[in-house]
Amino acid sequence: MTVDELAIGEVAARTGLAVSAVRYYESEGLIEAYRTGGNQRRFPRDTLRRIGFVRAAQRVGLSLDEIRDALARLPTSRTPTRDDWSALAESWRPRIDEQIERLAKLRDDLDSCIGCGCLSLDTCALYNPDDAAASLGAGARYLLGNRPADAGID
Amino acid sequence: MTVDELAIGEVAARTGLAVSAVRYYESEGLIEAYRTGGNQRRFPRDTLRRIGFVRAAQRVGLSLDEIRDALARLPTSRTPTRDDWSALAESWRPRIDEQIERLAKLRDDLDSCIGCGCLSLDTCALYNPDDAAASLGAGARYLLGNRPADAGID
DNA sequence: CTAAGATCTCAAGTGAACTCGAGGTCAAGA
DNA sequence: TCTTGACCTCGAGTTCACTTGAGATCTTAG
Repeated sequence: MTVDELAIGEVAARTGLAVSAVRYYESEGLIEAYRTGGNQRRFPRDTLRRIGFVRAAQRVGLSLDEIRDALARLPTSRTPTRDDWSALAESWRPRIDEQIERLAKLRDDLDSCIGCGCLSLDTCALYNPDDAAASLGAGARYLLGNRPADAGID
Repeated sequence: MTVDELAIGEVAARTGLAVSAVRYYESEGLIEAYRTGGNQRRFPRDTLRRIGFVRAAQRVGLSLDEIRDALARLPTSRTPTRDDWSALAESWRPRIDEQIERLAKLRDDLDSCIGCGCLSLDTCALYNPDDAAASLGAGARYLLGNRPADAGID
């Protein structure tokens, strides 16, 4: 096995992912592999970078779907350059800012609630967030700010 | 039906929850109901406040398990006062601060990565977060910072 | 009294991001 | 050659926070 092809265990070891996760990423189209004669996966070296990007993007709060879309914008004709990756990552900026703002507002609301002792449910900003978002349908909803709206209470 | 007992639809309407969610909260021990002769749920008025607390706590990132534990610390002998609720909510402070810090660090890492054009994977702080956390076992893991650690990447 | 709407239970489904297990194959060192 | 460890597929399981549906019962306005 040359330095340019990595077996799945190696990819796993070097990225910190579980082997099962690497297979999952491949099945989701986030990375690609070719096969040996014995049907084993061999990953191009650039896979490590792609996975690194995926993990970083997840930290920003992107779903794998979104990440796949982002990766699809990389040039396919040539090997992506540093600048290509940077451009992608740069688009996260506003997203992070937004998340921080949301949390800061939450903290402010909390401060004023504690300070004034209100927690009165009808006026409390903490209990009645205005960053309304319609229901997201079935299933769990997780990331901060992705939760369904609370209506007025009491 | 007096003003002191609310049917499930009313609780749902006034909290913004779906009726199914109210049942779910009851099944999870977050709220309690007594039953009419016809086996229908009737909720004490204070349920609205409890649900308000639950929703607020969720916004801070607590799981329903954690919220149940928090609610269990409310006095049971007397009706919880404003101060009781405030004390609970105040414990969220550090949690929010921590989340903001984590995001701020992410943003800083991003800034320096873009600035220096590194994204070199072996040194990049963005791709190699140091806020390691061991695997969380099976199932989805969501909230920012609850993700499994990345190991060093190339 | 009756029809319509609210509510009941219980099991199963949802979505995301994976993991686990069984049963079998491949590759590399001794 | 043999054996051990890495790898394969495919289906099912996991977590969380719910929703959906079916089939039955309750409540209440008219």
